[in-house]
Amino acid sequence: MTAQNIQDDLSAPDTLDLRAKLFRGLSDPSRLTILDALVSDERNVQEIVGHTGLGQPNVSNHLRCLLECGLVSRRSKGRFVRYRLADRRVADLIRDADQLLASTANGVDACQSYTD
Amino acid sequence: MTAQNIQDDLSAPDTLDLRAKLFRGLSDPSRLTILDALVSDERNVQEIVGHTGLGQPNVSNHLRCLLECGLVSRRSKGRFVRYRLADRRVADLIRDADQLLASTANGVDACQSYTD
DNA sequence: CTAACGTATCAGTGGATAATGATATGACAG
DNA sequence: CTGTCATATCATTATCCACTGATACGTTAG
Repeated sequence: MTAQNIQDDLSAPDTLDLRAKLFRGLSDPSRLTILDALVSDERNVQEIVGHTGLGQPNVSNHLRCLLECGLVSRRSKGRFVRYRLADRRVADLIRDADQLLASTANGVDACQSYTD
Repeated sequence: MTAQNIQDDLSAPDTLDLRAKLFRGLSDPSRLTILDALVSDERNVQEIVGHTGLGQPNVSNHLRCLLECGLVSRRSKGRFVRYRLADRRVADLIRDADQLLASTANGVDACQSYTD
């Protein structure tokens, strides 16, 4: 096992699984729509529902996932619960992805592996 | 429609689906293992199989997805087919994710939404 | 030409999950 | 206290996808 073997660092099950989970959180159009709604403003669930056109239980479920994963944070305000991005880097990561897409969008679009 | 409203740019259905697809390509531990194997070197399928412990058809299938999505490129060399990352930014994106994980790993790890 | 090897494709299977409708929990108004 | 509203949870369903084994394709060696 030489140091140049990448597996030493990167193939540790924990790291790989964490990365997969993070990307998975970002791999759903519904969740990306929700995150987009939160990039500019803090919003409550109803606003997100109206903004995205998704069902309320569906939005709540996605928000729970995003909250558990630390991608969004929330605070109660009366009967409302207001959500916002937990970290600037969440938006940064999405923006970096967009930059990559600017080069490879053709390929990604043509990819037949996922029906989304 | 003010310029500061990010949704103007980002919520276009096409953009959302592309982003979801890109992240989806990165959301699988097997594909992340394959990409890790390709960060340092160009490798053929057998080497990747040996490196990852995945089955050969499984690797080929993932490579097809990654190739279609423009995340890896390939060139034939005799009977072998050598794969490499298509763009430096693929590795960059993964590294950015790791930086975010350094802050939110606890949350991601605790996220119960995905059983991976 | 034929055998051996590397890679890609195909069909089948099991497990995971996104969406929905119904319902529970919790907070405020009157 | 009671009704109403905002949010969260539950159970169900339908779909999707990662993996496996068998096999096809293509190339090189002898």
